[in-house]
Formats: sequence, structure tokens, C-alpha cells
Amino acid sequence: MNPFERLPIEKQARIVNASISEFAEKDYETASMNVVVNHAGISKGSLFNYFKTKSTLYDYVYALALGEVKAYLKDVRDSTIGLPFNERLTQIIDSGVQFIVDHPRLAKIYFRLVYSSDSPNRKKIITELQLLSNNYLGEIIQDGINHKELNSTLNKAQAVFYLDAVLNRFLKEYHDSLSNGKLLDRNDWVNSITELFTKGFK
Amino acid sequence: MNPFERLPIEKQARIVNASISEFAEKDYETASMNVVVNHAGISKGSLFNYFKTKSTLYDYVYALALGEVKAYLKDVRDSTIGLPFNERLTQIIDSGVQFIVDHPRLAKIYFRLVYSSDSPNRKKIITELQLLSNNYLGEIIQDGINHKELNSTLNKAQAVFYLDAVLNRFLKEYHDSLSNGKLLDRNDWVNSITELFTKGFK
DNA sequence: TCTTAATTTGACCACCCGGTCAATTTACAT
DNA sequence: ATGTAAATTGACCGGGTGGTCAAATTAAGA
Repeated sequence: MNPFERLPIEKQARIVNASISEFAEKDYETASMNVVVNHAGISKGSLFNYFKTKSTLYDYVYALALGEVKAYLKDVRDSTIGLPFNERLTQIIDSGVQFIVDHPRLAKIYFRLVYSSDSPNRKKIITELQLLSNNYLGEIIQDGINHKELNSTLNKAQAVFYLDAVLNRFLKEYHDSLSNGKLLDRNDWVNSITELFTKGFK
Repeated sequence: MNPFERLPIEKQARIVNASISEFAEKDYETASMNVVVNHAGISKGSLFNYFKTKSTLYDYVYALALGEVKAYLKDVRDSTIGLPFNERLTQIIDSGVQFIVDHPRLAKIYFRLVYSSDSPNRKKIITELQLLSNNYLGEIIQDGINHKELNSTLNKAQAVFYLDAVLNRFLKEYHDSLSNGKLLDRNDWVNSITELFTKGFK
């Protein structure tokens, strides 16, 4: 059992909270351990006692975020099995929006990872995420093909790529719209994306 | 006339070249003026004499990149006027790929700007780019509607957004594929994207 | 209560940053 | 050749970084 896990939960929460905020607001390289320490109300030595390096702390926070995302994805996949492609896709996109509403800071860390460049294990993490996305969206698309809703000659890898591209970009835009005041019309966009791909993959 | 423009062209080129490399390889915040100086073979004082701040140098390099992009876009738009939507789109995407092949470092700076977070005037620049993309792709789509090739009830803003999302993401992937050895099949992808939107916007 | 072990602290380290500026070198007109 | 103005240099500044560690504090068992 490592020293961090031995800590009282309240203290753990303070540290995790401060770390999430810092990694959400700044790139990995510019995120500051000093800021985390001050915000969490602990000493620098302690933080480096709990997490050997900045990279270790980042990995911990990232794992938290990924676990949360996976839970959302799993829920919506399992609860929409058997539904037509377009209804299923609609609910998946909407679930993505819901994640962003529920966990805006985790979403920001995710976007920063996907869209930005540094962070030590980025390549490995991105590869892992792509595999996840491929399996997940690939399954949805395959189901659509099986039910003759989508073109059977569809290049699945490409289809997943396009879906992933639009989804990610839209979710990022929605995330931004949360803070800049010009909130997007959730249903309008979700339906419009579903329409694009239901027709485009026909 | 500012001191930089008074320099012999060869020296200007050395400085520009070093700056492009550094801003292509690192985020704005982590890009180092010391590295630029060493790579260009000039003294630190000189660089800060030519460009008052790091931000000024970045703006200069960015303006170079943007000018280059605009030239490519203008060329392909003007040379495809009157063509059907799908042929036109194909050539536009292909021109994007060509830009990446011709100027991989400038492309990297562009992607870094779009996908990353820092750099001082990022918000203003991004807004400017979005306006550009809106006008450019908006015009192409409008032409497609006028020629009854695309659905007349299409939400143009959303359509532009999706097109832009897929285009950017694909170009980024193609850019990455240049350096990781697994080069993408250019024609296959370009045609596939055209097909998606020609059907999706019908 | 005393001892010992675990935890916490923050001053400190080496390093790098963007930016400055007095001093030196270079270029040029007379 | 001389004087002057422009260009170039690099040591230096204040500040921030991730990470360390001897010393102080706290917790626990006898």
C-alpha cells in the first residue's frame, strides 16, 4: 500500500481536486507542482512523497478520467443494444455531452491530451485511446451493417475515423460553449450529426 | 523599416528556419529563444533586437504559415470554379494534403495552434481561422446547393463545421503518417471523405 | 511516560527561462 | 586614417521549475 492510499480520504480528495484543476488549466509541461501543493494545502515534500514525480501524478489523474469515461461509454452501449443505428448513435453522442456537463474538468484534461502535444506517455496513451475508440465505434458500426442499415462495403476503419473526428470536435466545441456563454442547442446538434452519418454511411 | 528586414536575406533565412523548427517541435510556452539563437547562429541580444518579444517572433512565423496556406486555398478554389461539388471537394482535400507534403513544419505549427492551448493571441487567431474556414467552405457548400447537388435545407454552419472537423483531423493524421512510416493511401482517403459528405449532405 | 518509527515540512539545489544593456565590434562617410 | 553611428555580443537579472533531504512534528506501542 503506497503512502497516498494510506491518507484520510478527505486529504486525498483535496490533492486529487487540486491536481485535476491544475492539469485541466495548463499543459503538462506548464502545470506546476507548486500550484498543486498550495491549492491542496500540503507541503511540497509530502506531494513528492505520495507521487514520486510529476509524471506519476499525471498518470494517476489521467487514469481517474479514463475510468470515468469508460463507465459512461459502457452504460450507453449496454442500454442501447438492439436499437437501430441512428437511435443508438444519437444516445452515444448525447452521453458524451452528458459526460462533459458532469465532468467539465476531466473533459478538459482529455481534450488537452488528445489535441495537445507533450505529457510523457502521450503516444502510448493515444494509441490506447484509439484502440478503445476503434473497438467501441467499430462495434456500433458493425451492428448497423448487420442490420442492413449501413452500406456493407463500408471501410470500417475509415468510418470509425470520421465518426471519432466529428464526435471529438463537436464535444470540444460543446465544452467550450459551456464557458463562453454561447451554449449550443444540444438536441439540434446531436440529431444533425446522426443524420450526417446515417446518410453518409448508407 | 525594422532591423530584421534590413538583414541580408541569408541571415533572415537562417533565423526564420530556426524559428520554424523550434515552434514546430515545441508548444509556444516550451519553445526556447535560446534554442532558436543557437540554431540560427546569432546572439541572444540580436534576436531580441529583431523581435522585441517571443510573442512577436511567433506572430511573424505564424503570419508566414498562414500566408502560405491561403495561397494554396485560393489556387484550388479558383481553379475548380464551376466543377461539381464532389470533384471540387476532392481537389480541395488533395490540395490540403499537398500543402502538408510541401510544408510539413508549417503544418505542424498550424496543428499545434489549432489543437493546443497556449500561445498569446490564440483566441484571436482561432477566431480568424474559423472565419476563414467558414467563408471558404461555406462558399463551396453554397455552390453545391445552388447546383442542386446538396440538400437545400442543409444547416450551412453545421455542415461547414463537420467538413472542417474531418478535414483537419484527416490532414493531421496524414501529417503524422509522413513521419511514422505508415503512409496513408492518399487517393483512397480523399475519395472516401468526398463520398461521406456528398452522401451525407444530400 | 518514554522510545521509536512514520509522516510532514520548507529551505535549498541545479537548471532553464525571457529579457536587458554596457561594452565591443563592424560599417561607413569624410 | 579618423570619427561616428549602427549592429552585435554575451554576461547578467529576477523568477519559476521539478525534485531533495535534514530536521521537526506526529503517531503508536510498551
